[in-house]
Amino acid sequence: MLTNRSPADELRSLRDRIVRLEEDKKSIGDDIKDVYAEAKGRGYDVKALRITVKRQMESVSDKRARQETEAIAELYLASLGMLDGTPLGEAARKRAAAPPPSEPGPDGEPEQEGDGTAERPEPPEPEAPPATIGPEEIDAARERGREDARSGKRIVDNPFVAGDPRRAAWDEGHCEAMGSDGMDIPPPWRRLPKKRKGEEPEPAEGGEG
Amino acid sequence: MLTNRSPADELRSLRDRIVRLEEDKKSIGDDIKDVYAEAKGRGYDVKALRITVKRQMESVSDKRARQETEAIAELYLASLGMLDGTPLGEAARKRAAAPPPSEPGPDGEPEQEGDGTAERPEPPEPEAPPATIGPEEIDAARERGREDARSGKRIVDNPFVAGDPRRAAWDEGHCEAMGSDGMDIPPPWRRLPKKRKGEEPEPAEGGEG
Amino acid sequence: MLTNRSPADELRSLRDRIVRLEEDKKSIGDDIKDVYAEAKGRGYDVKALRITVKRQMESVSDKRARQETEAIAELYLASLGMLDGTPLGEAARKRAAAPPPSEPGPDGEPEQEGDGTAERPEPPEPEAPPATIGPEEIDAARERGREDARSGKRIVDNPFVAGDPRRAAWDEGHCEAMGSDGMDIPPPWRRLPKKRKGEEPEPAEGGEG
Amino acid sequence: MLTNRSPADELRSLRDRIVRLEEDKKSIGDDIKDVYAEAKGRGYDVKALRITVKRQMESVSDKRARQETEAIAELYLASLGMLDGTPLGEAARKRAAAPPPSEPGPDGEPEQEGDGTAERPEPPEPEAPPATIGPEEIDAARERGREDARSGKRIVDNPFVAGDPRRAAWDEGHCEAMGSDGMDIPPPWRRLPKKRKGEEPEPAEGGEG
DNA sequence: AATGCTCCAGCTGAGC
DNA sequence: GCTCAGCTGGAGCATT
Repeated sequence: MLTNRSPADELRSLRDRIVRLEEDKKSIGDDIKDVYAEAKGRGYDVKALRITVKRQMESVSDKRARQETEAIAELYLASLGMLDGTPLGEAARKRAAAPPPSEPGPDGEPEQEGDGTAERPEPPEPEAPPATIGPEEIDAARERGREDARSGKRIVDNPFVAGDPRRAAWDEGHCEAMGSDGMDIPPPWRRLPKKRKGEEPEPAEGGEG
Repeated sequence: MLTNRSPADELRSLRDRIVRLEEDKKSIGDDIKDVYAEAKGRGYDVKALRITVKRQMESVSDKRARQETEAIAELYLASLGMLDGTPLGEAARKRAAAPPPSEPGPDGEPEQEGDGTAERPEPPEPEAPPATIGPEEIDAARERGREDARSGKRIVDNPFVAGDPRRAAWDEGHCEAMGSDGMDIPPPWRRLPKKRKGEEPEPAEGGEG
Repeated sequence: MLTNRSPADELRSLRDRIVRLEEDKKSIGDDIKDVYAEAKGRGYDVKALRITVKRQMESVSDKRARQETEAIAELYLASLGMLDGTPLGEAARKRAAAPPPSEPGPDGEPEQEGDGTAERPEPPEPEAPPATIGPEEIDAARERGREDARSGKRIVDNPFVAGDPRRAAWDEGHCEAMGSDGMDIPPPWRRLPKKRKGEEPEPAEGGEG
Repeated sequence: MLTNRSPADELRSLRDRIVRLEEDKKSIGDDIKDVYAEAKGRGYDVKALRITVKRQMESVSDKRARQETEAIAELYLASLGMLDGTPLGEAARKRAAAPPPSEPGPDGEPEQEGDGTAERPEPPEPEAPPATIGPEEIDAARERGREDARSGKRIVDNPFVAGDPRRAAWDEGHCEAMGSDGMDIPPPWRRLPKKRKGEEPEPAEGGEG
């Protein structure tokens, strides 16, 4: 009889199957370690490489959840004045400009940044930078962000271009004002209810020509 | 005699001291959990709140290390075409434009983005967006990034403004070309040797007041 | 108005409360580390000390669950011939001798080892050890354990005294036979369904004074 | 040229190799999970099964280290009165009876319990249990352990047989006295300096067949 | 509400 | 001696 005929045999079989699998797993783990060591030896930053691996292995729902969390965290950091000179990313900026997307995109036409550009009746006319930018200009930009927020200007219309250190300060001011306007928490600060999970990892590699 | 007179007593004392401390620690852990639960109940995103807490508790060296890793990871992601529409942050852009900063700024004049702006003889004259931006325009922007990189244009001179979806694609093309130029790994892709550690956490809260 | 009047203020307050608590928690963690370091410096084994701390902090239900798991693990190890010369502990021996206790003791009269002693009509008359005990004697003891199990002898009646290396071998033989008797898993090999939890940690220190 | 000719290609290759390996590793992890689930479905205790797997995968040095830690922990627990009715195991008993073994056994004749039995001029003549064993008898046994320790009796000569609840109490008294004798920590309470490591996992399965 | 999984930090051991 | 990587244990999160 081929099946395990007694619990003692069965237990031994279970143990041995697991032990074998664990050995295989450990072997692969060692291989991974080797690849990282090789990368390190060639001058790559292992920590950054790990990030690319993790991103590559994300499912689409994982990616969406991560991006949403990052966007909210940026809004929180901005309102707390903790941006450290890094302006809001586009995802956070768009989230702040509108209520959180009700759904990932009803008809498969989600997140088209082109819309935002198209809607603007006229480009915000970026500011010409002054001769020098010091702490006073930074603070002025933050204050101006507060005022612009109160006057209804949207956060996507930050007047300072990428690369201008005042851009982050204006964002901070705007987000702070956004969180101070009313008694209730702004909708972009809330997480969307839930997402289904279990999707398979990224099928295709995005952007590879 | 007041001191522990025997190993048995001493052992009991050690055990009890640790048990007491562990109980205190657990109590505080429960308090923390309560605060997060309260935050969640009020509608905040707990994961994002955790990020603000972690940032606030970072020491300056922690922050520097994190920012460096993030910058390198963005360069890697860009060269792999994994930016997902998010352009390079300023830190990554500046890192890519120049060899990694030799030191945190020898004379207290670090990281002044104004320099970059001042050096530019003329602003890159941002592109006027076409009527619609579709996949073809994105691919064209990526290809243009490659060409611009080969023609010596620096990555800080991305011609597309923040908010334009072609901005990320141009970055990807530029970074891909940067990694394809020579046989050797580009200096911005390498981690700086080391940093001293053990500094105290952020003393003052940035940007408040 | 004393309450947080805006989400921005509230968010800052939440962050700061958590940061403060985290700092306290870290401080206590450092104290604990110091005590362990002190213990190590005085010659104690830190790992063993950790075990005493963990035991001391167990709730009664934790302890019961741990002891049950350990007992079952010993039975598994015995049936697999992995005892390494360590005989079954009393808990495992009693578990193997009877179906798992239906309940922790309905009328507060649990786990009385005296019963076992009282039931035995006559003590098992410990074996006089031979002049030398070698591998043959060990194997003989294991085989005898198998036979004794098949002839209905209970595992609490191991004929070899504590300290005799054949004691573990007899246990192994007995457990192996117990697991080979029928097609079904022996009741002592199963975990009890469930236990209520949430009880407070050990109130009094057992056996002191 | 077949080798990676540019850092960008090389980086992509490294990432993909790791991703592939991680997928394999995850797949095996899922298989392991399945086996445990199967075991659980058949009535086995998963936690106990995990212990058998871990034991099976231990190298000999791992096993030695674990046994030493367990022995020391038992001595600590005994001296603190935390044995909970479980007498010392043989390893702890032998460790307490003699200074820690200077080496794993110089001539390949280590740890032979038979020696201990052979050395004893006369067996300790196990105690005949009284009619009933209650808390008073337990306390008396503990006190007797203290006295026996002070009168030079060794811990391997516990007068109570396995299965007698007074056996653990006597051990506790003896260990407590051992830790109270002098100002210095008893040698069995100390961990041995170090062991060489890197040995391969258990080559053969002990006791099978 | 309880359980199982995943992630993360803290600790341990090696290596320059 | 200090740094660093591996790892174990615990905590958080999602799920049923």
